[in-house]
Amino acid sequence: MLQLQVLRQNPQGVKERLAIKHFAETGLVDTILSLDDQRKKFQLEFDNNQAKVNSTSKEIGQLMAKGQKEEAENKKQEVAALKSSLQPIAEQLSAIEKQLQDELVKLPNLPSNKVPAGKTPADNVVVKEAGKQPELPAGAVPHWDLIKKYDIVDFETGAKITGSGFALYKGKGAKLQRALIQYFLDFNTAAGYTEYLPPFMVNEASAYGTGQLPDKEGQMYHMQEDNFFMIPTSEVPVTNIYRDEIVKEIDLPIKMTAYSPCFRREAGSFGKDVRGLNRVHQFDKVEVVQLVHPDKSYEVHQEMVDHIEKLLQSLELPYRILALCGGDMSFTSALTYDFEVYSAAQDRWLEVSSVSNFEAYQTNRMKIRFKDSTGKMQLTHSLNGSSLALPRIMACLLENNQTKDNVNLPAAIATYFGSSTLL
RNA sequence: GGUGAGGUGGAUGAGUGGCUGAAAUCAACGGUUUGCUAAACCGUCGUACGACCUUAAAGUUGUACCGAGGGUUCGAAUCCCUCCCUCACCGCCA
Repeated sequence: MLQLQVLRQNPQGVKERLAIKHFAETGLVDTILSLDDQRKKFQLEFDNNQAKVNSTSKEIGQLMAKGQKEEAENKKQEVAALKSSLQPIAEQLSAIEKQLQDELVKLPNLPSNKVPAGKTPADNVVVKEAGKQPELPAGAVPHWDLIKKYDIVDFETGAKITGSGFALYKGKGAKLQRALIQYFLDFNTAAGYTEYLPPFMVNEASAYGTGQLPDKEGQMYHMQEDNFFMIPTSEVPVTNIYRDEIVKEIDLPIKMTAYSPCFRREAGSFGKDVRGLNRVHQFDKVEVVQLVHPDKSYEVHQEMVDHIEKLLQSLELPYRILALCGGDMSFTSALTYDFEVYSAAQDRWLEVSSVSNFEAYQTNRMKIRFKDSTGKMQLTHSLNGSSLALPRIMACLLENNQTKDNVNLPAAIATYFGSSTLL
C-alpha cells in the first residue's frame, strides 16, 4: 500500500509513475486525496466534540464527589445531548476511513525510475546474458521425456493422488530435489541469510500483509474451515515474521532465507508452456527476503541480483537477466529483475527467479518500522528473490547436461547429490 | 476436543468504574561522576491520526489505542457478550 503522504506531496508525479505501469485508473489518486480531506474534516469535528464529552464527564465525577447531585444530573443531560449529535459524525468518519483504505489498496506500487517503459513481456530489457550454451548430443530430448526415461518424476501418479499439476518425485529425482534445496540454503546462509522453516499455511492478516489479499485470493488454495491459505511462496510467512514490529536500526538489514513448497492454484494455460515441470500447482523453492534501511534498498537489490547470479553460475547453466518493463511488473513491486535459464532441448528461456524491491509498499501494510537516528519512525523497505525455484532448474539441468544414457551434474550439485551423474 | 488460568507500554508486572495513557522494577537512551570498567546519581523513555505554530525541526494541544470486535454507563484497562490467541493439565495423535 502506498503511503498517503506520497500522494499528498506529489499527486501529479504519482500519476505519471502509475502510467509507466499502465495503470489506467489514475483518477483514484484524486479520489483518495479528496477522501483524505474529508477524513480530516470529520476527525477534527469528532475530536472537538469528544473532548467536550470527556471534560464534562470529568466534571460530573467531581460534582458527585462533592455531593452536588442536581448539578451532576444537569451535566449528564448535557453530555447525553452531545453524544447523540456526535453519533452521526462518528459513523461518517469511520465510513470515510474505511473507504479511504479500500481505495488506497487499489493503487499498485510505483515503479522506480530504473524500470524500462513497455507494456508486455516482449518489452522487457535483457540486462545481461551469460553462460555457455550446451552442445546437445544427437537425439537430445526435452525434460518430460527424460524424467520418464529415467523414472524420476511421475505426473500420472501425482495426478492420481491429487490432481494434474502435482508431481510425484521418485528415487534419484526426489534425491536431486533434496540436494538442490540443501545446496541453495547453504549458499544463502553462507552469504549471511538466516535460515527459517516457516508454516506452509498462513492466516488472512499475513496474506494481506504481502499483498496476496485482497484481490488475488483465487490464486491461493484456501482452507475454508480454518480460513488459512496455502502459501504461494515462503515470501509470505517470512516477510510477515516482522509484521507490526518496530525493529532496531542497527539490526538492519535483516536477511532471511527459507525453503518451502509453493502452492499455486492459477488457472493454467495449455500446451507446451505447461508441459512437464514448466508449470505445476506445487513446487519447491528457496527464497531470500531482506528488510533494509530505505536508503539502501536499491543497493541491496543489486546485491541480491549479484548473489543469485553467482548461484546460477555455480550451476553452470546459460542464463539471462531481464529488467521487467512497467507493464509486466507485479502489482506490489517497484523494480523487478527476472532470471531465466535456457532450456536447450525446449529451445526456450524459463523463469527461475524474480528479484524485487517493494520499497515501503509491503512494509506500509505490515507496519514494519524502525526509529532512525533522529528519532523519527520510518518504514523499512522489503525485497525478495527466489534462490531458486526448483522445477525449471531441474528441467534445465536434465536437458542441458544429458548424455546418451545419463545426465551429468555440475560440481556444486555433485557434492550434495553424492555423485557427478544422475544415475 | 475437555477443564482451568491468562492476554496491560521493549521486558517483568501493578491496577475490580472517575485522581490511570497507565505504578514499580529492569532494559534502552542522554547527562553528571570516573584514570578505565563497574557502581551511584539526575533526566528522557509508547504508537497512530488530527489541530495550532513553524520555511522546517522543535514545541503546544486534541482524539483514539491496555488481544480483536460489540455492549452497559455521564464516565471503562477495570462490568457484560462474542471471537482470537497463549499457558497448564487431561484426551487424541506423528
